[in-house]
Amino acid sequence: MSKGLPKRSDDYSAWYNELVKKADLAENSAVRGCMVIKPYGFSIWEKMQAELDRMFKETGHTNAYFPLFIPKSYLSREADHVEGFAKECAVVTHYRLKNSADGDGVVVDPDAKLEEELIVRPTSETVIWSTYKNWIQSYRDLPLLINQWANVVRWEMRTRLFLRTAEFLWQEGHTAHATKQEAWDESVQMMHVYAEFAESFMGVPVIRGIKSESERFAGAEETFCIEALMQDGKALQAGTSHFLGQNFAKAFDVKFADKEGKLDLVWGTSWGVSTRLMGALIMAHSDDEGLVLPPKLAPIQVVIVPIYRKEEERIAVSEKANELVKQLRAVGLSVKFDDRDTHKPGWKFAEYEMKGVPVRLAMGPKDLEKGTVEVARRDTKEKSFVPADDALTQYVLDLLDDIQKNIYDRALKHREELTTPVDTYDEFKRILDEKTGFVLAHWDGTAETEEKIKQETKATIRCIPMDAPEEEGVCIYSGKPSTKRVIFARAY
RNA sequence: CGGGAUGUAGCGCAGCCCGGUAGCGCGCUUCGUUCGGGACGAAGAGGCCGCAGGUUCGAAUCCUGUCAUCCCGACCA
Repeated sequence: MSKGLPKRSDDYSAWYNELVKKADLAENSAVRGCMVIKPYGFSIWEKMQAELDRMFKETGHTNAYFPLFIPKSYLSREADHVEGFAKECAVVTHYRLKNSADGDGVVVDPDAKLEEELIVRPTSETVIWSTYKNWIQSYRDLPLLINQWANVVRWEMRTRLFLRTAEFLWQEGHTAHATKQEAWDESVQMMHVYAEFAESFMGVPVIRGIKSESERFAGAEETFCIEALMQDGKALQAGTSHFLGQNFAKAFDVKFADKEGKLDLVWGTSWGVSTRLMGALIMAHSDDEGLVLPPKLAPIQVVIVPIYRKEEERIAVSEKANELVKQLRAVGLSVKFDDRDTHKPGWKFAEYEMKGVPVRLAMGPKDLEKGTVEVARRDTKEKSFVPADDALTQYVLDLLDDIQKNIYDRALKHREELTTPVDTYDEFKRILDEKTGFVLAHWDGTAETEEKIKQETKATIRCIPMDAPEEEGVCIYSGKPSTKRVIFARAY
């Protein structure tokens, strides 16, 4: 591993790209736009998955799996939906290869053309609703609360590791309900689940809100979202939850008999978060020395680095270190004792800082003498010497809690500093250019105004916050009356 | 699909104008000294110079074509 990252202040985007590679999270693959998620990066994703999965199950959902391929005709059943995705779909046209005539490799066998092309899923509403049609007959079959963990493909022109890749991993929840209210409540609930996850586990504060019509999911009647602000002042959509109304039920003819025996269309929702969360996690907390991970998602929470010169010292230090490992693991902490003799302590310090390990314990001969250990926290880089006794476990547990809280507080403070209400279009443009961040402004509610602003400033409406107070005002662009402020920002 | 650039060792690059032994840094291997913040010395290994044609006694270098990648624009979780 070569040393050093570009500085965030010099080139934020280069910093991000290098960090992802140097922290061993992911790299570009042979296939354009697709990434290889490396073991360390995948461990973080697995931690996210485990917690989200637990939250989904706690709210009554169960996992299932639907196919990767979608018959082309399904996609066109819902007009808005196909409109939204058609431009970025990978299409399977053939099912066989054969040896090429010149004996040099293989070619697509033209005789093996599919009668109906298959689309690699960009999302699964269509296959799932075509299946739900068979599963739902009666109100007794509802609600149907299903989630799937899967990969999806959206053929993006420009990609960035984790933030936008042609293939990505996600979960997609798809639920069906007897009443509009129940489906609506479900989609709101899942937005809150996502927000809770982002804030409590990722340590990323988010705004809960509703998307404007033009930012809404194709095929949804309402899209709820959580929006986060990155260190560079750009917004990142971290999760979405859609109230689908009866749109997909209509398209796939999914009806149920209610208690009176009357047939009615079911109400639906869908909701998802993706490996993009990894991007949010990286950009929210990390610094010029590398990744900063929240303890609750760190694959390694505590690393122990031994320091020694002579073999006797190595043995003595290792013995004590192994005791600490046992002691810390006994309370469920994920601990790594890095006893590799091939790297020096200083090298290891730099490496674990790059990888964002929240707590580092360093122990050498001097510590053995004094009965101490050097404790370094990744978030503030503070170091202290602490007695290496039974009380160390509680000390580390408290420290991890403190780190979790501190990085959240820091991110929240940053967002608050970069959230600016404005009342004129000139001020709006000035803030976007000079200060960046979330800009709170009155908007007349029309797609035309939103589009004009987007074209002129590259800022989009991130969301209409759920808790936006009613406030009389005029649209910064058109001057028409408005009742609440919405959040504008330049976004990833 | 428009505009710009780049393909040379695992990675990052120089060499190309002006054709003549393929080089530097990092990493890698071995040995020794080191080890409390990315150690130092010595000795090594590693290349169809993106690919295909052409010019030439001779091409990484000049010409033609081609492929790929990256950056900037339109689209997006």
